[in-house]
Parts: sequence; C-alpha cells; structure tokens
Amino acid sequence: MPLKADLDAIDWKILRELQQDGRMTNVELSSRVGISAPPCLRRVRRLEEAGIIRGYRALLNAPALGMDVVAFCLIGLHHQADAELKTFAERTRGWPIVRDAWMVSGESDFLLHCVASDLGAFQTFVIEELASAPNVDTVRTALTIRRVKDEGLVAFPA
Amino acid sequence: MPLKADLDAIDWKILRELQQDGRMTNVELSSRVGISAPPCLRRVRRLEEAGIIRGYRALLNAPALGMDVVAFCLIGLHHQADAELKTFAERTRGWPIVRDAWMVSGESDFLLHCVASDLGAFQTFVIEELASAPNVDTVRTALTIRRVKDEGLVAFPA
DNA sequence: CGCTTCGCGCAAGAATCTTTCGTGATTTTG
DNA sequence: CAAAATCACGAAAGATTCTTGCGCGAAGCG
Repeated sequence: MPLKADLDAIDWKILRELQQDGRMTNVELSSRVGISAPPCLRRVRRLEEAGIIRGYRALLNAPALGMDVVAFCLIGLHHQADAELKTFAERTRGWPIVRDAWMVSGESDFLLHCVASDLGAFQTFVIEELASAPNVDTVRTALTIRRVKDEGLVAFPA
Repeated sequence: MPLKADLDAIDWKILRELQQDGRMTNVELSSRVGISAPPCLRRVRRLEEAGIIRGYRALLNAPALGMDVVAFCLIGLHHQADAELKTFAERTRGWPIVRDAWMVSGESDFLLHCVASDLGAFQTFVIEELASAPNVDTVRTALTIRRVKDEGLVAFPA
C-alpha cells in the first residue's frame, strides 16, 4: 500500500491529469506523463488500490438540472458528546439535499453543503428538518450567489 | 442544447451512474440504463455538449497525500461593490490552498474551501495572505475534524 | 562481482469505442 | 386520416484502446 513517500514525479503528474480530466484515456494519459501505456495503467491501478484515488465522478451542472439553490449551513448542537455528534452525522446522510457534510471545530459543530431546487424547498428543509432535528441549537445559513472558484484540485508540490 | 425538460428517465439514470462512477465504460453504462451502447454514448455526448455534464474528476485522498488540514473560511469585506467583489474573487483563484470558493449572502461575503498540508501552512495562509489582503474585514475559520458525508451527488427526482 | 528486484516498453489478443446504416415508432403536416 | 418527416434505437464493422505476458536494462544488496 504505497503512501505519499512512495510517489514519484510521474505519479504526481498522473494525479494532476486525472483530477482535471478523470475520463482521459490511458494512452492519452501515458503520453502526457511521458511513459508508455502499460506502466501508466499499472500506476493508476496502484493508486486506486492504495486508496489515493478514491473514485471518479462526473460533475453536473446543477442549475441546468433545475437545482437553483446552493447554500451552506453552519449547525451548532446543544450537546457535543461523541454519541450526539454521531447521531447528527448519521442524520445528515439521510437528507438528500445535503451534498456533503463536515464536522468542524470553532463556533459551529457541523457544516453542510446543500443543493435544492428552489428557495422554497431549501427553506422547508431548514425549518422543518434541520432546525427541528433533535439537539440542534443554532442554524446559520449562507446562500451562495455564485461559484467563484471551482478547481476542486488539491494543491501539488512543484 | 437540451435543458432539464428534454431529459427523460434514461438520461437521469445516466447522470446518476456517472456521478457514482465517472469512469464506467460505455457498455457497462448502457447495460445499466437499459439501452445499447451506441445510443447511450450519443446521450452522454449530448449531455456533455449541453454542459449538463461539466467534466470528470478523479477524487483524491487528501490525507494520504500529506494534505492533513481541510478548513472553511468565511470572509467579510469592507466594501461590497461589484468591483471589490470581483477583485477578491479573482484573488482566490491565485491561492492554491483554496480548492473552491463561493460568493455568499448573509453575514459573510465569501466562503472558501481550503486544503493545506498542515496547520502551520494553513495559519500562514490565513494570516499572511487572507487577512492581509486588501479590503478584507473579517475572517472566520472552521477547521474540519472529519468528513461526515461525501456523496457530492445532486439529489434526483424519483 | 553476481544475484535479486523492480519498472519500463514491445507485442498480441481481448475488450471497448465509434461510426454507419437500416428499421420502427412517433409526430407533423397536408 | 394518410403521407411524410423526424427521431432514436440497435446491429454490424472498423478503429482505437485496454490489458496481459514477456524480455530487457538499471539500480540495490550480499
């Protein structure tokens, strides 16, 4: 199971390319990173099996699909014992509006990235689901106006 | 240029499958959605050209790559005129630590999703870059403890 | 020095992609 | 209502890509 230390410059190039275009063919990828196709594919497989590449996703255009509202919610709980945190974390997984969620430290306990079809759907979710969930103390929401940066890329050495 | 209204049940299935596995072969995809390969590929191409599929990304395991700190920053500016907002938005694109950024409404003006190698690197960024950038008024940070939900999927009808 | 280990790259077979084309169903039009 | 046009599906075939199995040369080690 290779870790960061086992990666050489070619592996980093592979990761960078696949982050930008996850559907690139292996021959295209191999020529970009400067080796032939077979060893390139072996490297990709190894990165996948090591869990360094967690998967591949198509990125969708939410507004074009009728999902016009993107918002973030900062949640504070009344009690932050381990059991309560796990309970709320589990609850977020049952809410389809929540795309991804983080447990955070600071003024709030959770940060939720939400996508909804319209403001009404989002407000219904906030009021009837989120704010009325057990143990929820505070809910602060930030509606997004527009996406300003969308790389989703992790910064790389060199 | 097809929009939401032009999508049928098969298109939605395609989007759902490609969201879960963006590298699925077209034959596999076609069998999953119940049509043969050629029309399936045509549908995918059309979704790409329409901008409904914005691209494909490999998801990387940041901690395994030595990026141990994921944090969110809420930024408030002194002045929120259009020019100032654009200037700050442009600045976020030059910071490699910032994975993606949103302009938001509410108490803050921007929300930044950041990934750094360690706390020191993140704090250096916050103090020397973010807080000292022109027009920045307030910076609130929330360090993530762990990822609680990671679908990244948009919710679908049915 | 010789052995082992490792990864690259060639080559070949298998799988996939992609185009072309004919067919049937639905819609539009006269 | 019928004829024409439009549309998308699916079969078939050629081009591309994937994937595996070796041989080779370069390091690392006893």
